[in-house]
Amino acid sequence: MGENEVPPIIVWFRRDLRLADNPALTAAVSSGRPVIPLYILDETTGVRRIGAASRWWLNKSLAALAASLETLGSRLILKRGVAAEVLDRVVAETGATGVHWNRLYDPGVVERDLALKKGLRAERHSFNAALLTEPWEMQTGSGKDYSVFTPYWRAARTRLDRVDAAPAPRRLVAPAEWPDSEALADWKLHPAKPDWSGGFDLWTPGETGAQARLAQFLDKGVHGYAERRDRPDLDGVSRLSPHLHFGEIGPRQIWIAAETAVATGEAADIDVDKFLAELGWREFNHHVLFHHPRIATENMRGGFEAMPWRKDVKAFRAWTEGRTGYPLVDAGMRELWATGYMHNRVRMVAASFLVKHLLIDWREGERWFWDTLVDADPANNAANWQWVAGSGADASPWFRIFNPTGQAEKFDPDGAYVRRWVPELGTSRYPKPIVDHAAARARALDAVKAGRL
DNA sequence: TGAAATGTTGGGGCG
DNA sequence: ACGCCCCAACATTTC
Repeated sequence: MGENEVPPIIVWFRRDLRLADNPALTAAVSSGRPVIPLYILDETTGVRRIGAASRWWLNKSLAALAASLETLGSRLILKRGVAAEVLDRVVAETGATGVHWNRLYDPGVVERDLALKKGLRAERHSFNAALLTEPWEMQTGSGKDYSVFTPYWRAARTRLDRVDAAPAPRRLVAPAEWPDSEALADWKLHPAKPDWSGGFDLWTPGETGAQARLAQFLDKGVHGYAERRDRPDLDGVSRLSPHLHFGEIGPRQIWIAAETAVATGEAADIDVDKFLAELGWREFNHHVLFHHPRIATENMRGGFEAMPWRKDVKAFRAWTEGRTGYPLVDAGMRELWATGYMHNRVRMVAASFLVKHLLIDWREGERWFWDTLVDADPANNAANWQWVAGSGADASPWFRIFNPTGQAEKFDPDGAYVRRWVPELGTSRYPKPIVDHAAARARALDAVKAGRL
């Protein structure tokens, strides 16, 4: 770096792979200084290794972000390694005097960022891009963190009468010299031998894809959402979850767009309220995980330690492969395998089946979802599994056991969803149920008595 | 963001 | 006309 050159600011992208509503980027750009966009693939101890489906997504999303940055006269620098060390090296190499990033809230990442903040030899600024309300901003009347969704969301909503989101910058000032970047292809995030991602082509990772998905949803999909959201046979949900996880779109942008749709009469109150409540569950999950980081791997309700979970490799395998003999469960698990996604209603049924019908520890299911979901998220995945298992704070009670057949009749009344994913249904090739529903239900209820929960 | 078991009610068939 | 029974349909309780 020459003597008269302005020192750049590093914008460290993490799960905020967007240019609009990105406070870390906006602040760096508005300083007028050169900006070095940086992404670090950090899979060191303490940070959970990204699952296979998410790697597929990340690969595309990084490519999209890099392309967008190039249209603004910039680049995306890619580095692998321990985040603190990589940042130190890039700071030293570029003479950067500042590092900006947007905060994350899951255990492992929180500790890493905290430690890294102390060591870094540049000014650092962190921002909120991921949440409407940060976990520490919300507390109950008695000054504690929330453990029940309804009062949490009621309180959170009242704080949100004014939500802002900055537009994408028009241009980024390039540094005098760019640091070296690794090649994205060398990270081998895309699956090979075999490439199982053929069914993933319904997705368009990246900020543009996320915006298109939101616009399409608010234009058509949200109409009737309150009813249609439970129907896996209809195109009734937003499918924004992977975009949200990677931060290709932020909750503030969704909030503003949804409220605007109501204000202009393009969407009904009841539908948008339901939709935003789903955003509320995401907020709530982050809130709970931040305040109780151990629930990523431990039962939130201690009594569940006594649960007599079964080790049943064959049954678990049948579940993962969609061979349980229960069409709705199998359809869901096959949809997941093929597309990296499963409809929310079906997730509840499939998860409930693993935990209650098969009596297999929710953590085994959580790990499978972590690997196979494109929207796998530390907060949502852990909290939702605990919700289904009944071990969470504001969870579904254990005795609430879905009847997979009844759920199919109710939410896939014509069988269209099930037939799409289980084409051999009705033939001799479709397996017999691996457990009898009534017997499995009785066993699950007994198990709780045994565990005295 | 259940399902099954159990309880209650009320209309209609029938002696 | 009346009581009795049956049994949906709905409501409540229990897991």
